[in-house]
Amino acid sequence: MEKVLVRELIRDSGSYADRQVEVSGWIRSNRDQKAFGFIALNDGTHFNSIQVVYEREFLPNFDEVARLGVGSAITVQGKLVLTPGAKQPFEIKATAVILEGESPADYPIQPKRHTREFLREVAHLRPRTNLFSAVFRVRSLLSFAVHKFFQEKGFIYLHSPIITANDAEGAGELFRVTTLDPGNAPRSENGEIDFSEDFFGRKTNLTVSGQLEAEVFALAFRNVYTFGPTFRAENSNTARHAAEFWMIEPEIAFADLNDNMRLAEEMVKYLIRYILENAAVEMDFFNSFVDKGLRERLQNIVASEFERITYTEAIKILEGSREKFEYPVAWGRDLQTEHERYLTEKVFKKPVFVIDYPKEIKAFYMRLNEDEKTVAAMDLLVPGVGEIIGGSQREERADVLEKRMAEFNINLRDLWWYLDLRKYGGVKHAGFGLGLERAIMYITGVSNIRDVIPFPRTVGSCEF
RNA sequence: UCCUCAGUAGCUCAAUGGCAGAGCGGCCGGCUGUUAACCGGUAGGUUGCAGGUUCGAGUCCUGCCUGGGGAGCCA
Repeated sequence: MEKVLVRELIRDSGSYADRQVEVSGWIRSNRDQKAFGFIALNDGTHFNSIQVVYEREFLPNFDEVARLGVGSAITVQGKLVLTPGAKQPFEIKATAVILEGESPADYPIQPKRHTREFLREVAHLRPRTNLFSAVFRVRSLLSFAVHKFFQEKGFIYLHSPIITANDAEGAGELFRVTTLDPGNAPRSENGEIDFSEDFFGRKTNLTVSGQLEAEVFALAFRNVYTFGPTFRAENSNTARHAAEFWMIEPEIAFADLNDNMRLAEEMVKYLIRYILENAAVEMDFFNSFVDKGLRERLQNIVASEFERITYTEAIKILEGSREKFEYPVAWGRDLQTEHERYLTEKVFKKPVFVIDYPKEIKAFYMRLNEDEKTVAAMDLLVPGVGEIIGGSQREERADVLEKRMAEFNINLRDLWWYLDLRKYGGVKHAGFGLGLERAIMYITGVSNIRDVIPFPRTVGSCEF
């Protein structure tokens, strides 16, 4: 008998019609009557489950099968029958049902609505629910689409290091990496822990960004991207932050901020289009049960020209609006979430690049503009979420960069290799960072980052 | 870290300071085509933890724990 995946049956049910097949999977629901019953079977290869019909007349173990609970694993042999007019397009009339692994009555996932909070507590079982089946399918597809986009453009994929000694970027609190015994660490004369005795002979931490290393590769391969895990030890408990998350960081050489924005806009549209086309069933689910306006909003983004305004223009718009903001608007202050959302949702009603921020509120590596007050930074704001991408043209002039590092109290010696990039064949270059989880949240409408990461790591929580 | 809300059966939730309840799920039974099936019956509780007020606390007070939402910071 032919072993088949549910995905193949759903995509090509016509050619399987009236044939004997064998499928294996987990029971989503089981309803029995006196002489027959129905099982919704999901084998993980497709978002949808298929219906298995079993009849007392043909199954010697009918009573045993009728008692099988949700979550049980079974193998079904039987004939695929098309059922036009019924709720499901086809079903399998079972001639044999073999129990692979039982699931007792205390199985926590029931065929009913559970809260997200409860499902997080059973993160090892939640992939078997509709919502998380859809989320993690999209996460997988989106990851592939990221590679597809950049590889088609000839970008080199760089594995930036996960353990690093960089702590100069100021992107957030660091996770220390050490093999020293915390209770008995070697100490120097002044009583501080002596990291020269540590595994790497110096202080090291988990990376907060692969950007600096990406710049190294951009100045060798021209166009590169990183795509990997990053870590922030911030004590922030929100629906949008995790201690471990994935970032996509392209870096392009012989390119300025405009090239950077063009790349970001093209990438965002590509990723959304890819998911709309390749995860249509999952997107139907999100559009129906998670966020009713989702598909329309995404389609609008794909079709729209992203707006581009300067920070200074943004401040003028905000100052001229009659909206009451909780936080004051003034040139030199960073834009708050409420300001960003007002700009993208109320004023422009589409994605907006805000560029040329005051140098004081942005990172040291961003290129100083001619006015010497602003830097060539860009944030992409989108309706519904706010900031989704942050990037900049990098400072390629060694003297300006050194001056900026001094202003930020960054030790030149720690980043000697970063400065070398400006000394030897330095060219203008730019890049940006996109949080994978933020992108998944935006595309699926799922509003908590803990629900788009398989096993989320947040403050005080590292189960599984 | 700050503000705020919540914690009662396996799950989702009720219960005016006065007998601890329902739906779903489980179990038992019924039903000849179900779709989160339906109908009948049944079991299931240290009300997050520790104190306090009261004749009496799920309910009021204090502290702690856990979780949600918001803010800051950011991706």
